[in-house]
Amino acid sequence: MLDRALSLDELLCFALYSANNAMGRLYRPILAQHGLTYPQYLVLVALWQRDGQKVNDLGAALTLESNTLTPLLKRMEAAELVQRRRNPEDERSVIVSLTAKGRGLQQEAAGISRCILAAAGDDVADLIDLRSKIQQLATRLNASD
Amino acid sequence: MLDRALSLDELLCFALYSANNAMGRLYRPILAQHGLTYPQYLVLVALWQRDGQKVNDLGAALTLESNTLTPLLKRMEAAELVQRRRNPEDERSVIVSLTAKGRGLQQEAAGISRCILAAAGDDVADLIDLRSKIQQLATRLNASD
DNA sequence: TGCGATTTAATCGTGTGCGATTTATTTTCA
DNA sequence: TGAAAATAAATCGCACACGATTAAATCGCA
Repeated sequence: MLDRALSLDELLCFALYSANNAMGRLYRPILAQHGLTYPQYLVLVALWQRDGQKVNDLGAALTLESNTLTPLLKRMEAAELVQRRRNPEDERSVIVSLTAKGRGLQQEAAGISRCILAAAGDDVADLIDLRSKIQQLATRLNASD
Repeated sequence: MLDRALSLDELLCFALYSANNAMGRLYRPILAQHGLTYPQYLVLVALWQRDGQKVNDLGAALTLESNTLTPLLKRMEAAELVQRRRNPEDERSVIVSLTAKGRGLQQEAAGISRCILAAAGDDVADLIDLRSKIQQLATRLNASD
């Protein structure tokens, strides 16, 4: 089979990389107003949904491991957004819980995703469909190891 | 308007973040065999397409700036993948060119994207459509600043 | 012509992601 | 029971991304 010269525009991986970077650039200044980074915001979303998760639970939700999460959570603890304490029932694990401040940000942050959606496009149904297709892609990619 | 509790699964940004991380995890071990990282691979793709680009040209292609590209290109230069030299016609700019080694990797790397596509899905037409929609999203996001 | 504005890379600091390893705790099963 | 296996987090090193700033070269225009 003849291989044409590869172009950036043809790479699905580059489309993802580029769109994700663009999303980050959009979120960064908004989140910075609340003293948050992008993955820190995602941790908060996960905890707003269910407070008091183990590091591994958060890792499963975000597809990250302790080598990424531990320092990130320590910074969030230093910023008084979360509390980290050993699980009394199994001292190997660490429970991450929201502080009042971390919980309080939920109200402040409520408008953020709306603001991002507005930048992403005007047809909400299209965006939901795209999100679903990207989720399926991520699932397939994660299954290939 | 009533705000429901936000869930990770509902966030387009998280779908992108997660899929991009998954793609990176898939590429990393393959690219590592060639001594490459993911963004380094993207720089090579851009140079295979057109050799001898200025740092700014690469930045425009990848949507990155010199604060990211300069150290990355220096590592690629140290790995003898590219050559960096000041543009004689305008000493402000730097021309990045492929070395023989960098050019040679094009053949070796030819199978990579096929290998990734296989992990991404079996319906090529679907993947091309998804890529196109993600590209459009990136374009819209980049336009909102 | 010359000097301020612009353009282009480079530099610096912070915060991820992740491979590889380590440490502490719990589980398993001989 | 008790030592090996398994599990959970932490640690370490490297390579991005990017905001902010700096330095050098070129441009523009009075």
